[in-house]
Amino acid sequence: MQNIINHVILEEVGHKLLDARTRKGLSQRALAERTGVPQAHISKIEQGRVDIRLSSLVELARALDLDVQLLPRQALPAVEGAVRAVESETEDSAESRALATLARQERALEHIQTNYPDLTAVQKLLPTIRELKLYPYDTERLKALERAIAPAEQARLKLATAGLDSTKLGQLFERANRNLRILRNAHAHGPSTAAPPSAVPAYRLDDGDDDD
Amino acid sequence: MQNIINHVILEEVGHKLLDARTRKGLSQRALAERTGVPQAHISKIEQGRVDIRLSSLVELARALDLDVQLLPRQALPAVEGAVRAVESETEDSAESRALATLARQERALEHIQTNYPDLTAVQKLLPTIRELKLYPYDTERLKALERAIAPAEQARLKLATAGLDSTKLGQLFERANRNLRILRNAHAHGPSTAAPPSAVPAYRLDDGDDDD
DNA sequence: GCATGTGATATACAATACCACATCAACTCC
DNA sequence: GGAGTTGATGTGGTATTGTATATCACATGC
Repeated sequence: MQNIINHVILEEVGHKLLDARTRKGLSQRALAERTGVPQAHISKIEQGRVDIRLSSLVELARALDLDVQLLPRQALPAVEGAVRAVESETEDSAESRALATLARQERALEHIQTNYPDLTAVQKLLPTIRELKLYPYDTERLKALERAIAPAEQARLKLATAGLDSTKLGQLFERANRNLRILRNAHAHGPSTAAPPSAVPAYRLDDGDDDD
Repeated sequence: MQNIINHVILEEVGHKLLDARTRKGLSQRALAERTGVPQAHISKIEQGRVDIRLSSLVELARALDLDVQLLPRQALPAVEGAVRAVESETEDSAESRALATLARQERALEHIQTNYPDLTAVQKLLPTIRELKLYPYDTERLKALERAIAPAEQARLKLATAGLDSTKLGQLFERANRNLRILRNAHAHGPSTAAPPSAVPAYRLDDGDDDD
């Protein structure tokens, strides 16, 4: 933490972690639960205010599907190319990934519907999901979809491990439904103008009107 | 440092640093001088006994021509491939790299010869260097050459920055000469059996006979 | 209005990295 | 045998992380 160079590096790492976390639709507290690292500390790390220890970095990285690597400087350009290639490769299959996400969620919802028959949120969300399977997806729209569907994904994942009370469940699905209807309207209105996502937490996405 | 997984990672990182250091023919004290990290601490780091901080890791990595990267897990196989590709690419040019190293050393020795005319070590080393330029080099032999010539490289680099007394200089060149003559004999005897280097410090390389 | 979730921030305390310095055994070279 | 190098280890002290906990401002939902 002494010199400036390190400070820059720490900020860079913090920003990468922040980016990866928001991409997964996790709050600092949610990540704290998974990793055991206190939320307050995550805040400091993401701001680059602490000279993080390797074990903490690895722990956070693992939870965010990242990996810490020690690579020869000589290979850095090639490595960057490889990373870009993988990312663009997934870009090519944005369509299939979007459909996979939607199908996964659909299955989960159908399963939940049998266990919680009186959950109206599921009955409202399912048609939205099915309609969204009909639209095309590029990278931007895939990102928007992932952000919008994040609450439902959270519910799905939490349901797989720990229990979750039905009211909480309903809230998450309702939020996802609101988000997804905005997306659907965007699909219907301007086929080429996907709403810019602009990294914001999930709870901020639902500030729109719904001309159903 | 709490759990076992981290301990494994720390050991892995330590081993990588150790490997990179020995490849460059540096002692822990030499690396300590360059980085400002105490030798005792480097020892602990290489053994994986400390949960190193990111700034320390970056500092050591920089001195060893390494770089710390935070990469998506998804891209890891491609990254490994890229690193291997770069390394094998340099493998293709092992010949030219070996010749470049030898030529660099030859120029330095000629320059030193004018400044220190009574340094017999240089007069003995120069012919060996020139003879070694006549042999073919693959990756293994390049590595062996780099290890063997390390003392002379150290002398060359130190001479460029700080001064170095001539006796010290002579010792380094003598050691390099001994190492290189072993190499030359290996070239002459078995054209395809390069002696396995097996990461050992430079001062351990010269345990052979010299049928000059 | 009130409860809840978000991230940022502050404090006290325990754990430990890190530093400076010294020492040590093993080894090589003279 | 003696000198020098290398890496490992120890001790004392300092600096900082990391933990636990609480709080704040803001936005959202009921």
